[in-house]
Amino acid sequence: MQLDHCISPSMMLSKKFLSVNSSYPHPGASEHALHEHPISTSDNLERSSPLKKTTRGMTNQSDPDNFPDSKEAPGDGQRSKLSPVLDGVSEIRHNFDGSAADRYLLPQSSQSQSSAAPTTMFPYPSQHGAAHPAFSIGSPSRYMAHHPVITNGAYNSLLGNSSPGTGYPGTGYPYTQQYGHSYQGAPFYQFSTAQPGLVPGKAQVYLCNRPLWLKFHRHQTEMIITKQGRRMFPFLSFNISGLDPTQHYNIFVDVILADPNHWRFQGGKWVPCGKADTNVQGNRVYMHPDSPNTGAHWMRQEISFGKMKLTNNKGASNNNGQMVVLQSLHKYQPRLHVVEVNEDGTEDTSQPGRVQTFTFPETQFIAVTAYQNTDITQLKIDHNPFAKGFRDNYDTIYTGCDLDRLTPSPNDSPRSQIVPGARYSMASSFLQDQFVSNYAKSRFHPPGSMPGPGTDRSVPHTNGLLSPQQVEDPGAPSPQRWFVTPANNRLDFTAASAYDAATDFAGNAATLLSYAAAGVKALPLPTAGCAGRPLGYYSDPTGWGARSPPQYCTKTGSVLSCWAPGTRVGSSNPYLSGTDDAETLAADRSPLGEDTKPKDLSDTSWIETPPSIKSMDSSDSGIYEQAKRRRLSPSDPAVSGSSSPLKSEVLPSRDCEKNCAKDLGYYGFYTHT
DNA sequence: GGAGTGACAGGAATGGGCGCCGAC
DNA sequence: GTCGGCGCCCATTCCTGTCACTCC
Repeated sequence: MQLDHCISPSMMLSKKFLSVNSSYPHPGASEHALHEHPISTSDNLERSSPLKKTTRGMTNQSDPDNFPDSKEAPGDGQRSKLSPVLDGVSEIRHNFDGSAADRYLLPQSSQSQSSAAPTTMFPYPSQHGAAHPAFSIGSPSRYMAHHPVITNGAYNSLLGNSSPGTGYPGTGYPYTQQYGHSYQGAPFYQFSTAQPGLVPGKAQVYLCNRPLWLKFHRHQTEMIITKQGRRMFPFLSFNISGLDPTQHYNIFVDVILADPNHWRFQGGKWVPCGKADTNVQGNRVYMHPDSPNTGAHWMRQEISFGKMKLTNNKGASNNNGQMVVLQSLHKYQPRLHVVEVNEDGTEDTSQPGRVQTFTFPETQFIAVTAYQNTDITQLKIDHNPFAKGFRDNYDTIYTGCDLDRLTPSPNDSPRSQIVPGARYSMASSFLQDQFVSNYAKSRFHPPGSMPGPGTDRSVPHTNGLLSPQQVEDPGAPSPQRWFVTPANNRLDFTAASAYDAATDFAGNAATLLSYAAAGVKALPLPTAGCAGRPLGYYSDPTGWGARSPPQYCTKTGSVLSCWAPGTRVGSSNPYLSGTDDAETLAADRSPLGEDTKPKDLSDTSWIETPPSIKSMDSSDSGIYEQAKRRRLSPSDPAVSGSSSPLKSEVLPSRDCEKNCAKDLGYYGFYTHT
């Protein structure tokens, strides 16, 4: 979805056009919306994952992967790049439903605001909104008040409202969500379209590792905050389009309170417990280290915030630009801001609509000093490469018993319930998923059909990330085989919405890609960037300026249909076909035409390959490594079991390709073809 | 009792030092 | 013989979750 309208600050301030319902997603409504969509409630992993796990309160499971970022952390100096002139500047605040919009295009007729909105909808359009009070603050935190939403300000007047139905005070918490499910939907659209005089926005933003975020979001994402600062995981990573390639922009993230509550983890769930402390001092803004930079720069690669750190040290903001000061047990909502600036980095307030804000509901999280939900802990361990040391032994732990176990068995030893690692006996499989989505095979292949234990498992996941040359010649050495290549990223939108089956893989791919961009500074290719839209980049060597057209989606009832100009509208869409059979999906998607075949990216004009690109091999080098730490009791069948079903779930190269295609297919949803 | 803190161990990335090899 | 490229080794640094302890 695109930015629909632009509202003058005065108008936004005076009209409080954000209705209660619009700015305050009704929990029930959002819940419904989420459940209505296969993504949120019918995750294949949760339904069929063989993983066993016990938690204090939840028993969901998930799986993809991610990796850290590479951008240099911004220093205070970078912050200083921002001129303190945004106050009063017309801003475009783009609200959007990240959960839905990225999956289907709401028919114009179905949206009250659609009458004024462009029909073109992108996964993550910018939000239309009033100026944030944050933007009236001087550098480095002039963009953000300590509690922008709660504190008084123009923004609050727009977003704030008292909604009896929401249960939240009228201070305005537009991002309030029920953890684990629910997204704001209509409110944002209404917000952006109901106002006359709004002008179309410019930018579209994609949350690159959204599947991973969703996985965490289902359990209510928790982010550790420490005195010295802790990186986010998943970290924020975006792809942006629609910017003026020659114009300069500052891009930064701020973190605001998502609701007015203080939260506590009780009985296995997060429950509100008192009021949030709104009087917290400290930096809430993280300026992307590349800021300011041209639109071309921002659009050509993934914009990662992997080095952003969260801390509860209120003094950290004074000397560390990487730090975002938060309070434990408070729920926060990160937001992405795109601010048009002059070439020298100063902002020009003479023109309206130079600030765009993007919010992704699934990135909401609760700050904690220690993980509360073991599901979150396990997800972190499973997906964060830095936590590799906490992953369990894939080969020895996994057992057939666990394979079919979706929920903790009464026979689970207390130990296994206490020790997170014991709950996920297939941690290593996640590692595989991280790179090749092997998990798909484990779920869709009958045990008997799986390759034998002796199969070389390295082939599949390697292939899944082969460079173009390697795709042709797997034997060819490549220090960059880590990268997801155009071939892998090629997308068939007709199957792109196979979220239920693909979300895991997509998450892996997205994570992988995100890490590529994060861990490898200036990842050379969009391939390595957000998997959300690689195809368009690759297919067109002319660069961002000739980006492929966006994908369009429509939703009829519960059926999602996505396509891109020039591509087939598919019957292979799992939603359309009503199947989540991975094989079918893969088969449907496998005959990707030459038109989607990647070209040699080395020629693309937008590619800037830094010499320091590191191989990501290291990331997958431990896929099958033996865990050194065990958390299973000796009596655990997982330990005694000699044969692991998963162990033999080796993906042949062919299968891998299918799965990869599947992953990519999902991401294709975000991409332009 | 719950939240916060710091030490700890494990994995991985990074960079410097060193040796080997081939070209000039 | 010199130089540059390359690969390997190792120390350092960073990041992670865990755990014991302290604080309120």
